[in-house]
Amino acid sequence: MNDQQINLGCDNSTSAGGTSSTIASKNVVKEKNRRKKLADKLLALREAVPKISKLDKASIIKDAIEYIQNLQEQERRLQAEIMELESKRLKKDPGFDFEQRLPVLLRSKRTRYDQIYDPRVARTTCPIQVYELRVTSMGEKALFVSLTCNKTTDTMIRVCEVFESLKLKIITANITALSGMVNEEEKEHLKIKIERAILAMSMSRFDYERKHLDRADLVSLGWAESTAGARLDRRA
Amino acid sequence: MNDQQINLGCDNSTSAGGTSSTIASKNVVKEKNRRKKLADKLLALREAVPKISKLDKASIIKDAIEYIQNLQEQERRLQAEIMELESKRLKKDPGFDFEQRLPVLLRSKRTRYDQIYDPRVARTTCPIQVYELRVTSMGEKALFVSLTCNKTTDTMIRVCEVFESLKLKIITANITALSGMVNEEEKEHLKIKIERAILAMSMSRFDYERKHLDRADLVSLGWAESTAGARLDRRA
DNA sequence: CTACACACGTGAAGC
DNA sequence: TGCTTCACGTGTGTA
Repeated sequence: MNDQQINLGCDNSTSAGGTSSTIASKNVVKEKNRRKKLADKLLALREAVPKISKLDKASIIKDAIEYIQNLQEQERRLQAEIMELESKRLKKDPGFDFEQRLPVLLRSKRTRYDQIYDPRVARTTCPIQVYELRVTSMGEKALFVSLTCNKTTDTMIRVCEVFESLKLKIITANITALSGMVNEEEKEHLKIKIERAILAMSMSRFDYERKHLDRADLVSLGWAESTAGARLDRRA
Repeated sequence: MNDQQINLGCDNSTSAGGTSSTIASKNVVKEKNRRKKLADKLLALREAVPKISKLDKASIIKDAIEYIQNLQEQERRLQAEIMELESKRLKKDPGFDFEQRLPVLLRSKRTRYDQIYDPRVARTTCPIQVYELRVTSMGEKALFVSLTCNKTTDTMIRVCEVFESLKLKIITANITALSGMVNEEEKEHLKIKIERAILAMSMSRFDYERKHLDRADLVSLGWAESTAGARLDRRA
């Protein structure tokens, strides 16, 4: 972090070896270091800007400003283009779009993280409808949060902001987007069947007792059924 | 050598040592203007950068550098995303391409899916300890199964076998492995805080009413905290 | 020689 | 109180 360019060794104390000169010399070297540091910063700024008109001190800052404005403008253009492309994709096949958009959702989550600290990002997003919220403590140092809601824009961001405000680190965040739903008269029946089957599988092989959860690795498995398109299912 | 700036002003009005009255004052005001201009540039730079940590002179440049680097990185990501979106748009087959766009972490999930149908997988595995099992019906055609258990070998396989026996197709399956755990005395407190924060965020922006879940896209978000390794955490 | 840009040492102002 | 940051006037070098 700190680039400590200590300009020691300048034992030029031979001149004016008075009383106040020692104090002044300390201030002198401090100021010199400060100027050096600022000059280095400015040099780094010049290095970060590809287009440099002049090596002038003021020109460096001017070019940096123009470059920043260009980058901001281009960022807006690119995001608009992405929005347009995504909306085009959505219109093509609205039934299957959710799986195609899953990677996009994950990727845009990363990019939009950078925008969090950008105050100019408009928060005029749709409200989030929370259908289910579950917070489970796993052992001593981990929490598992399962949140099911409708997918609007910046849903991940807004949720992550909540966690960030709580000083919690995110280990992994899995997003699953669903569109197809199970049949109405089957769903309650399926719930019971799945619960029974899993528990039977689990309990038939060992005594169902909770052991020390602290050292154990945990697996959280999300799963859903749909007739729309099960592309991960090789039985299709 | 060029001491004209001091000694040239012999034709000065006031004596004042006769050295530097007119010419030196011109230089003084020039230098002052130069400093003013540079300070204004730096002020404009600070205005162009959204995130400002301190109003410090050096901090302005430092923040500008970081901001520029963030913008450059984000520009690269956005362009990559556009490239992918356009290439996907050219392909008219949206069936299987989405797996190529998955992150590596998610793609490895697919390889494990391939192992499901590998009959050579040994069945001499440790028993699965189910810590939590939850089956939720979402709308008409989808179920959401959340299973938390210890991670042994072939856990995914055995769970998927259960679903296979029930003639259910898997849309997506997310695995999250945790090792670090939260502190014992904090976990209950954190549960309440997270629940409150998320609900507050959600309810402050809309009336908390359940609408038609069938057409809505759903997002399931898994999240956990750990001090061991926060790979997705950019604040590290 | 002018013009310009920079670094220097120093005093002042704000925590 | 000391410490930091800043602006000032000035000397020096370069185009």
